Amino acid sequence: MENLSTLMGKYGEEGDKLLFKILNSGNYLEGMQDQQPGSNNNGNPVSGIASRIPDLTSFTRHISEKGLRYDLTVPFARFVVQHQNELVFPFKRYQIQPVWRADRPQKGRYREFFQCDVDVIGSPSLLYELELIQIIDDVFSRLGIETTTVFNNRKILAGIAEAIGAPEKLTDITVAIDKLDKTGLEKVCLELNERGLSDSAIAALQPVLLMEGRISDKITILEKLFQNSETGNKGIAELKQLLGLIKDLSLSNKWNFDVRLARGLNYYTGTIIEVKANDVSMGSICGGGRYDDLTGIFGLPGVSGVGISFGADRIYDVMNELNKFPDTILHTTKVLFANFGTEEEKFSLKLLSDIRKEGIASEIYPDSSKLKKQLEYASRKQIPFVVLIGKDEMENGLLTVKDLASGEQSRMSREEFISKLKK
RNA sequence: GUGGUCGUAGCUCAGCUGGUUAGAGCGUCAGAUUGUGGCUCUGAAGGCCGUGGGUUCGAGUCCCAUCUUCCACCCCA
Repeated sequence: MENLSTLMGKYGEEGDKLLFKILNSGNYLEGMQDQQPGSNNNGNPVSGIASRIPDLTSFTRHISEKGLRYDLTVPFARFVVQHQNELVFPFKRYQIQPVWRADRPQKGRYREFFQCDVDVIGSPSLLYELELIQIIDDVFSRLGIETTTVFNNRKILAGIAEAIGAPEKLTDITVAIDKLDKTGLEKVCLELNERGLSDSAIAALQPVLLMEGRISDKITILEKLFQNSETGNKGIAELKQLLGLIKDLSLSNKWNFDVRLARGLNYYTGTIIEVKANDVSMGSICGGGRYDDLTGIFGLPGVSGVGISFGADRIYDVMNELNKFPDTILHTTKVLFANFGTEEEKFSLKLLSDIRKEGIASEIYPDSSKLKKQLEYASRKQIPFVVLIGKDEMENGLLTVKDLASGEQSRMSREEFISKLKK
């Protein structure tokens, strides 16, 4: 949970709408009855409780001051500022926690989901971008998911807007060109027009929209475009440096540079990264980028950070779809002690505790149900051994051990059984 | 936020242009087998047909509202 003031305005226009707001505690409507009936933002009269409030925006602010975290990066920046005197910079941290978005759930989209964040704050060095890229590659290699990582740089996007004479239209341009592979060139140009971009600016944008092929070719086109754009050239320089570093890594997953990658979170200022799983229709399963001045908003200017976030739930969905979870994940218990009654239970519990001390996962059936039922339980849970201890076994001290895979049953001493399990 | 969609047994679903007692498979429970799982057979339990209203002699079925599910867009993990 965070103060809404911490969260608002950090995620773009859409982001604010997607924040879950929490109602204040206590009698937050106190004093409201004296308010005059009013109107909403459009000047239309409003009724009900809202009519007692001068305007709805201030009403919302009045009843809700806290919200659920939308991501882990912004609260992290807040944390870094609050603890700036105790931290050693560059400060690294990872964090795995749920975040919430007030969105309509659908495939691969949840109202509550876990993010796994890795961030380094306090250095502008591109070496950290490189390390994060290595982490991404390592994580997905180990999980057995084939991915494609796409990079871009916000400075390049800003440079494009600058170069075509519409620097204030940066967001509109990025949102539109992001749709290029979905809707096609014509519709994108139409949308740009609707968003108030001049015909000449759209014409100047054409080479970027039509960009294809090798990275070096793309860079050449951009360099030509950026002749008078300082920001754009800085972006190109960063990109080149990063690409130079990546080339020596020999990553096992695919990667590419794509000017169409936009990313809506508006705190990004440099490198932006997005990872998608190949052969699965799912949104991005990991994303991130560099934010030069996120801490500045909270009172610590001039500190650059870079971070990525893995979407745990989507990664789970992808692994499920691709059958990447090993079957052995279901094999938990090695030994089940059948339960024949109170006396036998006591006897078994001692043994159970001894076997657990040997590091062998084991359990006892919770009540003295029919043996048929207990064996069925073991069978369905794929427990390999069931130990049967009844009157006979208690008297002669030997255990009856049933091997569920073969169905064979034999008597052995406690020590024999343990060494059998440890093989 | 916009558009669409779904809701019937624990689960997956069938139920025709409204018509008597709402079905199947799986699962659960009991038995065949009183200390022996998987396979088989026999039987049983289990339903305010999402909720509220309406039309009708009669509603799981038609109409309205509402909630929920899932999907697409927007956007994103």
